[in-house]
Amino acid sequence: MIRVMIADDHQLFAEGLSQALNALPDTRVVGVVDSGPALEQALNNQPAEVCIVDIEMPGGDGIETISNLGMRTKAIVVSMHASDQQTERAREAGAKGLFSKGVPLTTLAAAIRAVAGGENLIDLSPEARDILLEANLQAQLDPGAAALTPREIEILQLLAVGVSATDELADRLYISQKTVKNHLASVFQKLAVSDRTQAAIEAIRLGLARPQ
Amino acid sequence: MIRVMIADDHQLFAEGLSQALNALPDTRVVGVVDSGPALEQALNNQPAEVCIVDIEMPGGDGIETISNLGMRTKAIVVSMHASDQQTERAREAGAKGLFSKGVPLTTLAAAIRAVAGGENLIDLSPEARDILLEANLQAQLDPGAAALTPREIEILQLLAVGVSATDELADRLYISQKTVKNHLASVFQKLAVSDRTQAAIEAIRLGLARPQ
DNA sequence: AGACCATTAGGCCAAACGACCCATCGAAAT
DNA sequence: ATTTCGATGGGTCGTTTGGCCTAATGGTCT
Repeated sequence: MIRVMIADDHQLFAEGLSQALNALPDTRVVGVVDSGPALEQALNNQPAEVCIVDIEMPGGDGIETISNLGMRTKAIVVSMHASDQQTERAREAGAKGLFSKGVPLTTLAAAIRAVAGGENLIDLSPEARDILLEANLQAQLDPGAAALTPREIEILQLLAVGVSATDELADRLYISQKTVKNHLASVFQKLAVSDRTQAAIEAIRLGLARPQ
Repeated sequence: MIRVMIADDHQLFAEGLSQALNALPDTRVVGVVDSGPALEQALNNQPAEVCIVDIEMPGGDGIETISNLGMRTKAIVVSMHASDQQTERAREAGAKGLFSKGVPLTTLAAAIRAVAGGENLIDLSPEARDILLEANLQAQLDPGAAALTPREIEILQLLAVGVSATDELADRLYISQKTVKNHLASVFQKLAVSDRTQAAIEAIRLGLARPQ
């Protein structure tokens, strides 16, 4: 789970991005602030691996804030209109990446994973950067979730959309109720939960529920 | 449920806003496009009560698109830096509201509700507008959810974060297990579900789970 | 004052659930 | 070839759950 802090004075953008990142299974937004100083303060109270910083913010832009972050938190700069000058300034301040707000969410998410993994995107050629991002498109699921078998994932997907009764699950999967209970038992163990309600919640959190 | 279409060439913003609005219980984003013409086309295939249009988009700005919408769909304009000139142009084109991207999500959500309800925010004085928005801050919950009592909502909130066992719920709420089961029974009836797993899923969908 | 409702709590009971055993089959890995 | 593992199924047992009914209390609204 990558902890992310967002600094952007456009609340609509910040809150929306926060929601979107929280919907991913491997990122969690731990704070949203609207200025550079507020970001520094927030990071003192609540550590985060990566912060997303708008380059254009009132009261001193984000660049000097990034310079002050040091090693604690990697910074990815987002900008309304990315330019070469901005990239240069961001690089000097120590930012690990710079993206226009016009990129898809998947790209930013990939960048967050890459940067959290120690990569520095800002020094790469566009081609090398794109290859690296491509490799990080897939969310890194929790260890527990990764160990789930295909059949167990099927059961979780049904659970997460409200198919909770044993007999219904058995009907949907064309297996006996006993087999459903066996699968559920091993799901409970792998996810460290104790009943199907908690399993359903975990499934939703892991992004296993396909949106209706 | 208010169907919303988003037109904005900044994908990060559009996707984030989409997620955020979908997380609200009474709005549903039915389409995201990145240009004015694409918006007109999308609305032909998929009706929506309200559309959110960025005023600054490449390939002809959003203003003329709004003029073409007619009565079908109410438009709310969002802008990076709201100005009086932009407001005037948006009004002439028939937009029902204009907001800076710096406003909180709750404000935009309130505006969507007001506009969907037939209000025209753009002709109002700032004071009158704020009063109207204030009145629309609360999401209009589903009929079933609206009838939930405070105690029932408390139970649902706990359910949605994984407190699913009767004895745990009783401990957390300082009531007997019997009372917990009574509350659950009436929750099941009001939400038209049959067990706590489905109730938890519904609670999450209704936005009753406070994010941790 | 009376009506209504949220909150609390109890009893009863059938059904469902979860925990703990075990067994078979086939595919994949070694 | 042997092992491993996923998927399938079975049995048993104690616990939990959900349905249904009743009832006391305290607040609010009319």
